Amino acid sequence: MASVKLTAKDCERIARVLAEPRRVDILRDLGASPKGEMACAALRAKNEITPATLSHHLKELENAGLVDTEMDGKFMRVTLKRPVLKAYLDHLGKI
Amino acid sequence: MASVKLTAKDCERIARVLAEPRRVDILRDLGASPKGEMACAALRAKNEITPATLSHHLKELENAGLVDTEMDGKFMRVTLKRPVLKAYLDHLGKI
DNA sequence: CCAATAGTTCGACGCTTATCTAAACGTCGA
DNA sequence: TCGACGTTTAGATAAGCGTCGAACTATTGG
Repeated sequence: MASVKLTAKDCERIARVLAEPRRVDILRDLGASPKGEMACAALRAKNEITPATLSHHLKELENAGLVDTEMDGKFMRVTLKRPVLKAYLDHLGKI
Repeated sequence: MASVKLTAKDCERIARVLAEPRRVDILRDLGASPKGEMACAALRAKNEITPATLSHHLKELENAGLVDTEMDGKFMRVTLKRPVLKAYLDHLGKI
C-alpha cells in the first residue's frame, strides 16, 4: 500500500487540529469539492470567518499535514491530503 | 449494522477529548486489556498521573461516550465503548 | 466504630490557543 | 506606477483546559 506513516507526534498534532470544529468544517468543504481543492477565498465565503482567523487555521492544518497549500498568483489553492487523514483514522482504529 | 449514531455535537466532543494524548493513552490501555475494561487503580499505575487528574479525564471520556464506568464497591471498572469510537472514525472517514 | 483506601470535588495556577483589529506584504490590472 | 484585492503578520484579549494539592465522601476490613 505504501501508506502514509505517522509518528506518535504526528498523531497528537492531527488530533489537536481536529479538535476545532471550524477546521473540520474546512476539511469537509475541501472533501466535498470535486478535486479536493479550493481557493482560500471560497473557504472564507462558506464559513463565516475573518481572513486572519482562516489563515491561522489553514496554517495549523498544513502543519499537521492534512492539507497542502499552493500560491497561484495572489490566490491560494488548498488541497486535502486524504491519505494522511486515512492514516490517522487507521491509527485510531487499532485501539 | 445497527451502528451507533452520533450527532454533530457528539463528534465535536469526541474530537476534543481525543486531542489530549493522556486520554488516548487511557483508551489504548483499555483496548489492550483482554475485555476492554480495567480498574481505575490499574490505569493510575500505568500512566503517571494524580488521582484528581485521572478522575477528570475519565469523566471527560465518559461524557464523550467513549467509556462506561461502573462502581464495584470502592473500586471502579472502566470499559471502552468501541462502537462509539468506530462510529466517530466512520464519520471522519466520510470526509 | 475506626482507620485505611479508592475515588471525587473544589479552587487556583499557568499555559495554550481562538479570535479580532489593524497594519503590512505581494500580486495583478488599469 | 498606482490602487485594489487576497493573504499574512503582529499584538491584544479572552476563554478554555490540564494539572495539582487539599479537603471530602464512601466503602471495606479489623
